[in-house]
Amino acid sequence: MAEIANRAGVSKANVFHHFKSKDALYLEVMSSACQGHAQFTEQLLAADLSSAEKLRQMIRYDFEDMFANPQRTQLFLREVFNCGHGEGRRPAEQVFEHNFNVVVALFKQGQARGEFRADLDPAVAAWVVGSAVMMFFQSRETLRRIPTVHCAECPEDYAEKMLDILLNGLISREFAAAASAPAH
Amino acid sequence: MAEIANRAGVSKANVFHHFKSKDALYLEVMSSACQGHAQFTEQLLAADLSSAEKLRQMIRYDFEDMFANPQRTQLFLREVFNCGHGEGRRPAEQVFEHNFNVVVALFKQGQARGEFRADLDPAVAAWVVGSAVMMFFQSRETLRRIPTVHCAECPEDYAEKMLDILLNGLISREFAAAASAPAH
DNA sequence: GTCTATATAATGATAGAC
DNA sequence: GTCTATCATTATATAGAC
Repeated sequence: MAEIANRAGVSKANVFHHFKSKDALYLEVMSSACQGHAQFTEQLLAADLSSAEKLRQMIRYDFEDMFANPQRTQLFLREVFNCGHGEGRRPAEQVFEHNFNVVVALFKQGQARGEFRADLDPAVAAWVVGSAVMMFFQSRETLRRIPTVHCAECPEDYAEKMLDILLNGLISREFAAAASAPAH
Repeated sequence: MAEIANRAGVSKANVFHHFKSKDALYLEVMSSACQGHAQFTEQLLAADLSSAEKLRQMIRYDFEDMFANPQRTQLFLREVFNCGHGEGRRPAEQVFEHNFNVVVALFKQGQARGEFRADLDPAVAAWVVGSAVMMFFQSRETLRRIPTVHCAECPEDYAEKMLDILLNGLISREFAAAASAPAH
């Protein structure tokens, strides 16, 4: 609270005048941090694009948004994933649930169009995509220090490669073809 | 420190007798939490299995290990991903880097054998797999509260579906075939 | 709304007896 | 090794004047 007051250029008592407790201030910050979060994805659902392209644009947008507001993003992720204080968690979880459901809808749409595999669980797909996006943000600093990793510097590069893996899989087509037709 | 002393059934002063400072205690806890972490993966590299099966076993082992030691895992993830205190971070990052490199090696091996796509970046592949595994642990509580998600209850179920997406991709084979041969 | 001054509690840590 | 007692510091919060 002392640091907040200092940076704001006011006295500590003044901060307590405007926010009755530390928790109240925190809740206010969380709520406001969750405001601008991603109406983009919804309009994407109605766009005239292939499902794969929609997914690509969604991921690109998420990366841009996250890196444009790193502090907000870190606060958000911490609150949602680290069992935050009962109060501040609610607004963050509402945003999370809403965004998650939009991604699930995107996958269902892709399945209905025959573009995505009919046999996959859309919730799992959304979860995996979300993981790859959010974990990149969360683990970038750590991976930056690992010498064998080069793509930590460039989110766009990572995004493309990651999307390629998710869309087309890890297994080589030739190998898969040979395995499914061993008599050949 | 007061709570630690209470739960241990000793006085606060006694805790300070055994660990000269709070930071020293924390570092000890982190180091010990990082001990048992995954020699399993290394022996997997030398096993006589397909690369996909190795990946499956690695993921299954990670899930078991994480859920068998939830507190250790949470501590570890927090330290690695949330810009922890300079000191406690080092042991966690060493474990992380080591494990990461083993997974990268697994992917390189799979590529050398022609089982995994030659054109994928093994570091990105390892990152995506790690994300899907660790994020499941971190976000399970949150996703549990989303009504549309069913697989949060069963890690094994999620692991299989997630692995299937990573190995075979999201795009339906028929659609991909049609797209690559539009004249057909 | 803003300040100074102050109350009250918790926290990290030490002193010294047993 | 363990305890009680204590200290210095910091944190959350309030009182009351301007």
